[in-house]
Amino acid sequence: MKARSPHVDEQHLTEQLGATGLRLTPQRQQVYDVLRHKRDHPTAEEVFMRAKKAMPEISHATVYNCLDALVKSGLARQVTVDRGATRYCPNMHEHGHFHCDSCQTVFDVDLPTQAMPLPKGFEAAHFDIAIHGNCPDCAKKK
Amino acid sequence: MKARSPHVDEQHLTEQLGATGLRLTPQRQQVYDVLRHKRDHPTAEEVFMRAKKAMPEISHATVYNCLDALVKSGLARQVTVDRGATRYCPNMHEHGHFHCDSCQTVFDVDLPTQAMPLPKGFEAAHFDIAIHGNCPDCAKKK
DNA sequence: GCCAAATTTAGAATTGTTCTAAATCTTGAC
DNA sequence: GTCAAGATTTAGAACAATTCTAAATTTGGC
Repeated sequence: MKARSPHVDEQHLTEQLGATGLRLTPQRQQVYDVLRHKRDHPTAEEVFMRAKKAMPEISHATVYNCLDALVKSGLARQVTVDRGATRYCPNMHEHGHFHCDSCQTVFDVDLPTQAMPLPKGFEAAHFDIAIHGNCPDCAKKK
Repeated sequence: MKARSPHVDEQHLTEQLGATGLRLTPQRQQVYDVLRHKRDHPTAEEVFMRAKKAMPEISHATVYNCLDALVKSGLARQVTVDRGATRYCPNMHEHGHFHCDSCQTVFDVDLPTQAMPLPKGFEAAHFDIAIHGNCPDCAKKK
C-alpha cells in the first residue's frame, strides 16, 4: 500500500506536462489534485469551485486552461456523458463511463477497447465510450 | 432498389411519434428530412439552416423541439463526439462514431455493442461510442 | 538580476441550449 | 361544422458553458 502526499507525483506531473511543452504551475497542480481527490467526474465548474477553496484567487479561465493542459499531456480525460457540461476524470486506464439515467451517477467500467474492430484504414487514438442505463442500485428499486 | 418520395415513411413517422404521445407536424417532418438527406451528423444549428431553406419560417427553438421529439421517439440519435455542439444522426442501427481528428469528418462504424461486458447488475439501455483518430484518407497523407 | 516566453487574471464576448408568453394549429366531442 | 382543450410554433429573452482579450504576473534560461 502506497502512502500519498497531498501533492502526488510532482515529478510525474512535471514530466508529462514537459513532454507536451507545458509547465507545471501551482494552479495546474491544484486542479490535478482536485481531480485525484474526489473521482466523481466533476464538471469544469465543479473543479473551479473545489479548487477555489484551496486557492481562492484562481480564475475560471485558468481552470479551463489547466484542464486542457492536463488533457493534452495525458494526465486527465475529458468525458461527455450527455448534453451539458463536459466532465473530467484522472483515470487514464482505458475505460468507459456508465451513466445512470436514474441517479445520474457516472461509474468507470472496464471495457475491451482493444478488441474493437474498425474498418480497414482507420487508426484509433482514443475511445470515448458512454453507456446509459440503470446502475445496480437503481435497477433493484424498480 | 426502392424509390423514395421526398417525404419518406410518413406513416412510419406518425407511428413512432404517436407511440411517444407526439404528433407528426410539417416541421418535424422537415427536420427529419434534413437528417435523412445528408447524413453528415449535422449540429442543431446546421439542421436549422438547412431546414430554413425549405421552410423559411421555422424557428430555432422549433428545431430543438423537433430534434428532441425525434430522439425521444427513436427516429434519431444524439451524438457527442467532442466539446461543442451536439450532433444528430438518423441511423438507428446500433453503431459508433469515428471522428477524424485531422479532417473533422464523422463516420458511422459498426461495433459489437452486444458483446460489451458490464459489471454485474448494470443494465445498459444505450451505447454512445465516439472513437477519435485518423480516417483512412488522412492516415495515408501522413 | 534581466529578458522573453508562458501563464494567470477579471471580465467581456461568443456559442449552444432552454425558457417564456403569445399566437396558431389539431383533435376529438358534440 | 363548431368549439374547447391541448399541443406546437414563433420570436426573442434568458441562461449556461466555454473561449477570448489584454494587462499583470510568474517562470526559467542566461
